[in-house]
Amino acid sequence: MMNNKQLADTFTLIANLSEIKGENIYKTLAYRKAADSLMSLGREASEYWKEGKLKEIPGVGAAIAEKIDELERTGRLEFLERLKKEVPVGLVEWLPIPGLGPKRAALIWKTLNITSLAELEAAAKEGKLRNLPGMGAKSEAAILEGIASLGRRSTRLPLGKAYPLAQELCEQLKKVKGVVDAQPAGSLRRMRSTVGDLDILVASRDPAAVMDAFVKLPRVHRVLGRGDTKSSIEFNDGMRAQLWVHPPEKFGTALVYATGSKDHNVRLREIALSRGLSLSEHSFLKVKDDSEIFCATEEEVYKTLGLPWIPPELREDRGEIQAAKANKLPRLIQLKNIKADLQTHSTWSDGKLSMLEMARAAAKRGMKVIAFTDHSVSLGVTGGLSMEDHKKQAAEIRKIQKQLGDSILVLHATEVEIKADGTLDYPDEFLATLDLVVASLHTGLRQPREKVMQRVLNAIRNPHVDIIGHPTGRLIPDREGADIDMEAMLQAAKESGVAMEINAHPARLDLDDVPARRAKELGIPLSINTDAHSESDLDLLFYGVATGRRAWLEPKDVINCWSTDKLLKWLKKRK
DNA sequence: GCCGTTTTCGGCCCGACTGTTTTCAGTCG
Repeated sequence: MMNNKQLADTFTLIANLSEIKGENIYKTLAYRKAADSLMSLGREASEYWKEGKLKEIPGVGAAIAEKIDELERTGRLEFLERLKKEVPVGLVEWLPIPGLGPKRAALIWKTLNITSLAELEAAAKEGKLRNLPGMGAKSEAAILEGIASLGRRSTRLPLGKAYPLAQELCEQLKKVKGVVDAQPAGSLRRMRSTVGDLDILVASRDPAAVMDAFVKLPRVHRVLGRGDTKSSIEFNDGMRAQLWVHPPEKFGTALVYATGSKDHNVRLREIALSRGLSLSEHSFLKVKDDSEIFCATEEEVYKTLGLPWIPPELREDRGEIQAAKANKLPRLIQLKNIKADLQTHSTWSDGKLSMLEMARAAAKRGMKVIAFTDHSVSLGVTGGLSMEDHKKQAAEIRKIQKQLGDSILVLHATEVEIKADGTLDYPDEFLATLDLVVASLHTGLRQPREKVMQRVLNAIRNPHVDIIGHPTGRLIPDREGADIDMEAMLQAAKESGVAMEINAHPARLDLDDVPARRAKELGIPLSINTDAHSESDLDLLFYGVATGRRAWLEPKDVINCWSTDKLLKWLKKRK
């Protein structure tokens, strides 16, 4: 059995090899499309396969369905094995090198008869590339530089790192003379949990001045390209940023273009064409008479297409265009809708502030309810609480509640450890005495799927557990989550009525958008919490909200948006 | 290879930038 990631990787490999082979470009695109589609699918493709419904997956037709079938049945794919014999698989390692695409890879491979990254580097150093047709000394140097940068570059950047950086870049660019506006775009504006590079859009009538400032930013390692309206740079740490500059009257079309996603933009352009318009980052061009329509705002762009404005978090071609056409876009949750923080830590375990300080900080940020979910006893490194400690904590909560008055309601809760043996860290009789129970995995994350699933299902089915905290345990970018059968986990959650968390910490964002959307589809309540260990952690809530927005969540889907009454009733009913 | 409120065949988004060229191919997003 193969999971969606493995299938997507397989089709991406086919796409890359086909492209080097020189196969019809639309075939290549079809494989890439199928790979993307599999990655944004809420359920495992293997489920569709069992039901004989593979072709219901967008981008999967007869040919790709057959290939998935063969992979599911035999674990291998004859088509891919043959392809690998035609095109050496080592060549795909060349493709991430900037300026080296499939055509040149094929040219170098066939003329010089080399297939590995090491051989490519050697050939470039020996000056063997500059004499190939269409290439010269500059291309050769660019390839060498590109190989060197592969080591420097991390893969994708966590949103939590990229977001503040992009804000900072925009602030610097706004100081440049003539700049009217500077906004982050790309996957960062769509708030993906990781981003490939930073995309910045600037409105100005003096693009040259902005370009000058951009390429001279601190820590710039090299300039990858510089034109009249577009430039890109690489920083010392390998991170890349690109900049577009457009005059204010074109800012709307330019922002839509720069925000993407690519697939979303393709859809918009198709709609434009069906209305006799050609859409680019500059304008709508009337096909009939070549006259132009300019849009200073995104709203005007979508309006011209007969659509309501679509929030950036939805722009992934996952049904948002159809929903917009039918006027059925979700009324997405907003930061201000969140009234309760149901996972926080205090000095009772590994938090930095006392409960009183944390509660006041949360109240200051508009929270009406805060739950202290200090760690349970077995998580020793965090100073986990014994049941005896909990009695003292309960007394302390009664005390601070008096001081806090009705500014914020404090819940006595726990983040109880789902231990490696599958049991919870406290007995049921004790859990029953708490206001709220979050159960989480922190240890034994590398256990085999069967074992880890047995643990998680045990926690989900425990009637005292209200929320499953950061369900996969992943840490961005260093640690993959546990080997969870997501569909089985969500089905169990649906049965037990437990809420699934979207942990707002940018190193977690767990659940991520795709499984969270599937949870909503199944009617499972979601809970967006900061997991704050300090006051500043409380300000990370918007990352969780953004992930929820990417999952199409509305206030009714998220227990943190409910009125205090409704939340307390829900908790009581679960006892 | 996928897909269809014109289509089951014939399309499939659009432009910027670079390096190598004398008008364009390759790459990228």
